[in-house]
Amino acid sequence: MDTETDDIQRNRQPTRELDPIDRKILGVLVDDATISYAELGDRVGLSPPAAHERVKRLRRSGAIRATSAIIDPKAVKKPLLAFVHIDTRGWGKTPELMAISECPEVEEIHSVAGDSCMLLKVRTEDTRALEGLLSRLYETPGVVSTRSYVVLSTYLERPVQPDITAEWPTPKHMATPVY
Amino acid sequence: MDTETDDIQRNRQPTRELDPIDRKILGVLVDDATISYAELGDRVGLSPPAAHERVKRLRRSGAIRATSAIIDPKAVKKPLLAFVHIDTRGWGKTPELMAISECPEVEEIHSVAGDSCMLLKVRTEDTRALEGLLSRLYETPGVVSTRSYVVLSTYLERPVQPDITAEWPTPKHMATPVY
DNA sequence: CATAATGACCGAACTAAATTCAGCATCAAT
DNA sequence: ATTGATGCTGAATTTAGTTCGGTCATTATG
Repeated sequence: MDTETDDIQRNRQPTRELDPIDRKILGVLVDDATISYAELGDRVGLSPPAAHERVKRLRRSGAIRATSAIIDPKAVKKPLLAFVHIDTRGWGKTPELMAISECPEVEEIHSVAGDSCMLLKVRTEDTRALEGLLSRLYETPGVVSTRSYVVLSTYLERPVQPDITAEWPTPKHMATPVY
Repeated sequence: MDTETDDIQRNRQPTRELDPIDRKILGVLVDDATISYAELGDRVGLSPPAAHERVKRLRRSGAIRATSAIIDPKAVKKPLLAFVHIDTRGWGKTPELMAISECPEVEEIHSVAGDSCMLLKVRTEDTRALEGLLSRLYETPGVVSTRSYVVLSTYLERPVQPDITAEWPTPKHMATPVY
């Protein structure tokens, strides 16, 4: 019987802290996940197997959720991007509303604090398709009103970055918070 | 001299229409770009080299912009997601404002129609870091005011999907548009 | 109508990368 | 000091990526 003895740590989620090399690896793979482990190892200062082991661990832990192709919206006939704010009667997150996740046009659904209940990011072929989506929203029980912000130009759009700004410049006039 | 004779079609951008197999390939690779070409070929009904050739073409044409690792925001200490609407004096897209793209917290910058000029998607460690980012925004010349929508829960968040909703159900009470 | 040219595909052969493994170094806990 | 666990390296092996010659279907051309 050759049962693995390290099953416990293989499936553990307890996201053990990422060290600087892990961050580097994430940074590289966010930019381009098609490179070889040899190349990756070179860039972060590890041998190919070591780099590979790190990446496997990052996948297992869930730090790397997926590796996916980033598609050009124009190439798939979706040049129109819009953010739709939805005001609902009662709590917004109903199964009826969630059903729109089936639409491949809908990329994000969030519930937000502020004067809106739900916030959608949608990408459509044209204004007609956006109208179609909005009409479907209005047919959904509980939807009171929507406000759409149609994107004119996108200046930056990128995946989650592994880096964090170390320190924010505190303006002089700003009081020091207790917490 | 062994100059390639098909340089013209090799570097052409003229995004020739995607056929159904291309769409299938995109769909598969958006879900998981780590599979082998053998596997990809199986799923779309092609041999490994044929699938590979398709993917290379999709990359060359720009339909596949990149292949990247999707990181879990929590794993990199960025549990707080917010959309920041910025009202500016004059035209919003100034070099000063664009400078915030350097912040790894900022994932998207759009100019939008509607009552806001610019729209940001930002992901920070906590409300403190968000405040730091906002304070930096207010230091930026031309920024008049901001409204932040802090995300409470994210129900859907995915990359650009290759599919398109074929037909939107037109409500009966809706007049038929001329265009 | 025949025929050349093109584009896309397949299978086989080859090259390169992924993956496994044994051995070693480091560190923490006993 | 000794044990155990972890993470690394370099070499060996397996698997996948890539190239290539040939075929077929489609379209343009004589």
